[in-house]
Amino acid sequence: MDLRHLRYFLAVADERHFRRAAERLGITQPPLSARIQELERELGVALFERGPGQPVRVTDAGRRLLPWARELTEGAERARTEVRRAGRGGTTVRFGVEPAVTAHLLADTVRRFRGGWRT
Amino acid sequence: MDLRHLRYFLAVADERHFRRAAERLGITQPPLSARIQELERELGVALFERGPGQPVRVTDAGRRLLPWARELTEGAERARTEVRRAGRGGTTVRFGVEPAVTAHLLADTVRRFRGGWRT
DNA sequence: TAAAAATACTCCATAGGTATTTTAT
DNA sequence: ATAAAATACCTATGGAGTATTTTTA
Repeated sequence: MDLRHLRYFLAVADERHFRRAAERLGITQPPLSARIQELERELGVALFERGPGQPVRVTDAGRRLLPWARELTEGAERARTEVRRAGRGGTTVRFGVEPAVTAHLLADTVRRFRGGWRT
Repeated sequence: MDLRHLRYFLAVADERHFRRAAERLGITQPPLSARIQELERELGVALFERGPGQPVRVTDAGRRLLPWARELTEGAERARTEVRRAGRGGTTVRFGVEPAVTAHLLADTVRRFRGGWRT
C-alpha cells in the first residue's frame, strides 16, 4: 500500500465509477482497476462492490479506510508544503487560542504578523 | 514521495548511516542513496548533510519532515490493521475516559469487554 | 443490447543489485 | 589508507496504455 493506492481509492469512492475516477486521475480505467485490486488483495478484503451493470458501492471495510486515506494523503501534502517552506528558510507555526482572545484581537495580531511585526 | 521514501528517510535519520540503514531496510546502500536523493529533489531541499568521512546529520528541513514521516508511516500501519480487522468482521473502538473513571474501573470494564460483556 | 469493469498484452519507468569511483578524515 | 557515500550500469518488477472480453441489468 502506498499513497498512490490511497489516492486512487479516494477517487473511486468519490466518483463511484471506475472510468470517471480514472479520468479524474489522468489515467485509464484498466490500471485503476488493477491498483484497487492490489489494495484489496493486500488488505484481504473487498473495498467496493461492483460489476457490469451494477453501481459501484463502498463496502463496510472500505468505509473504514476512507478517513485514513484522507488523513494520509492530506498529511503527505502538508508535509511537502512544510518541508519545502523550511528549505526556503521559512517556518511553520501552530498555536492555540483561548476563548478569552476575541476574534478581533486575533485577526489584528495576524495582520501585524503578516506585516512583519512592525508594531 | 510515497511511503517507501518516508520509511527510508526514517531509517537513515535513525541510524545516521546509509549502509546500516540500508541493511536494516533489507536493501543495499546505492538504491537507498538514490531514494533519498529523489526525495530531496522532490522537496527541493537537502534532508541530510553527508559525505565521505563525515557523520550523517539531519538538516533543519529534515527535522521538519521527521514527525510527518512517523505519523504517515504509522498511520498507514494502523489503517492496514483496522481495515483487515473490519474484513474479518471485527471493528475498532475509540473512546474517551473522564478523570472520574478510576483506573481500576477502566481495567475491570476492559476485562469484561474482552470476556464478551457477560456481566 | 449497452454500459462498465475485468482481462490480456505490450511497453517503459523505476526500484534494486553489483561493481567501481570519489573524497574527507 | 580507510571508510562511506556517490556514481555507473544492468536487470527485473510493476505501473500505464491499447485492445478485447465478460457480464448483468
